[in-house]
Amino acid sequence: MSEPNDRIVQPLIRRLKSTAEPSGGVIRALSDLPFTLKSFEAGQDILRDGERSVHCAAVVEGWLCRFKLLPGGGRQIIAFHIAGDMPDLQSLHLGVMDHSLAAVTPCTVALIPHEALRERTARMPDLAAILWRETMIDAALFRGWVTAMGRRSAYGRTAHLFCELHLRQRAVGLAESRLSPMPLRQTDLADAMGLTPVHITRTLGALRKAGLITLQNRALTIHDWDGLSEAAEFDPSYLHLGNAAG
Amino acid sequence: MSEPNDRIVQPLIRRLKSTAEPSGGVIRALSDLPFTLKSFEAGQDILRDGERSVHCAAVVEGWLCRFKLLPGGGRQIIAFHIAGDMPDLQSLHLGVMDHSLAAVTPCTVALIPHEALRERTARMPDLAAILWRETMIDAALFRGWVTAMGRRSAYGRTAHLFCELHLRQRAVGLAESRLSPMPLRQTDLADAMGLTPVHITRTLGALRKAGLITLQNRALTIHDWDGLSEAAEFDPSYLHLGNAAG
DNA sequence: CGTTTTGTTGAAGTTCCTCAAAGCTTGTGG
DNA sequence: CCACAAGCTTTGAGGAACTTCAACAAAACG
Repeated sequence: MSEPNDRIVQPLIRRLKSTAEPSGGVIRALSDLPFTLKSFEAGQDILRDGERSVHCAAVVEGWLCRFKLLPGGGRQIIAFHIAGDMPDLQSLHLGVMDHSLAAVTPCTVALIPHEALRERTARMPDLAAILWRETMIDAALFRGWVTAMGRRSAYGRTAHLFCELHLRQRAVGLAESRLSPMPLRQTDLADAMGLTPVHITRTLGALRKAGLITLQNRALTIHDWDGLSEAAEFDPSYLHLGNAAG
Repeated sequence: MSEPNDRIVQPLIRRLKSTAEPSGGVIRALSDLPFTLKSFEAGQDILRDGERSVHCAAVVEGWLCRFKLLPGGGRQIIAFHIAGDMPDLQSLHLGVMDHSLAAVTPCTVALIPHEALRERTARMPDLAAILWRETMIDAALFRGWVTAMGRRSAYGRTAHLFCELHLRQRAVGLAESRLSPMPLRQTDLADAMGLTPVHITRTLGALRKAGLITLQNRALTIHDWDGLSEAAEFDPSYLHLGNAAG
């Protein structure tokens, strides 16, 4: 169990264990998957809208985001991804990318050939089911974001994002109970929340003044989890984590 | 090929053919799926947030929507569904609903037991792949909605919704070239777009004045498709249709 | 240590919301 | 077929939330 690959595969396995109960066979199949490692610098594009991909990425380290660019120049970030996530798993069944994938921080990903995934999932329905489920959770997060964008104020929406990112990191052991990494620029937050950077500044100020959080040194400190989730009207069930305790 | 079941299964098969190329075996497997028919009145809840489902619905006739309710009383519609769609296919791998499903118009759905779907998809990787793909397209629509909510004005956002619903209906033969059913109340539109009904009235007025559309008698007439998709900054590729012509 | 990027603040403008009233449809019972 | 009720849509006026522009402050980087 501690081959050289371990450092690479462990985050993915932790992630799957946080939302489901992968059997020994599934874990073995995952560990045996071929991959090539690749690193990216902060800001670098990994996969662009319109491209066809021949592998799926599993995040080993760092943060990634997915986004869409509008003709008018707008950018909408639709998801953030951390170690253990597979940000473009959908490309296994959707030939063409309908959005882009980029590095938020310096990051390392394992690229797993579609061919290998297709072959294994065809032979192992259990493996297919757990990866399918993973893509469904991805979709569940989008539903949460649609709701946040449509029916929450800047204040509640931002609180909601922090709740989500904190719990997701906790679930895979990347955050402490009230402190989590948050290496996002205010322009990233703005593009994720459908706001302007200026308004993000003001909103973060309001959240700080309310005694809920502070955001500094690329880390989020949560001073009042209950207050934060109340402000966010946060219900963690959409994350589909086994144990969604704060 | 024209058994009594045909009326029920045809919409689903048309839908799958509009986005992929199901083999004869897959089509046969779909036609052999057990189901029970159920009808609902407009406004009726079909499946509620938090419930566990033991079947998946395939829409035979009518319109459905999925939505989330907020503690504060807000409602966010996250998707509309028409004949051929499987609005809760995700429940196959996500035990608990993270949103609700309701009838927008009087409608009929075929309820297919999870058990049957699980057994067939485990035996037929092709079937699994095509249904998996279907759930990925569902997710792609959510990405489109996140982007619309975050980075488009009320005007562009509403135009975008009409583009999407028109193309989706055309793809399965439910709309003519410039005319499609649109049985939505302004409160439905408002809850879908994250706006108020009052502002929907004004936005529809603006779209009408611009000569792009008219919405009456529960039908949408598109007077200027190019103008509408320009206003929407619409790019149909996210629908992942085989042929995305307007 | 200067340069570039990122974050903060203020003032003015726009978009969308709220409240409130009136007009229009749709459906129902007489 | 009409009368009435209920629900849906429209319109106006005033207000709140968020944006834009612009200047400045503070980090981060080489």
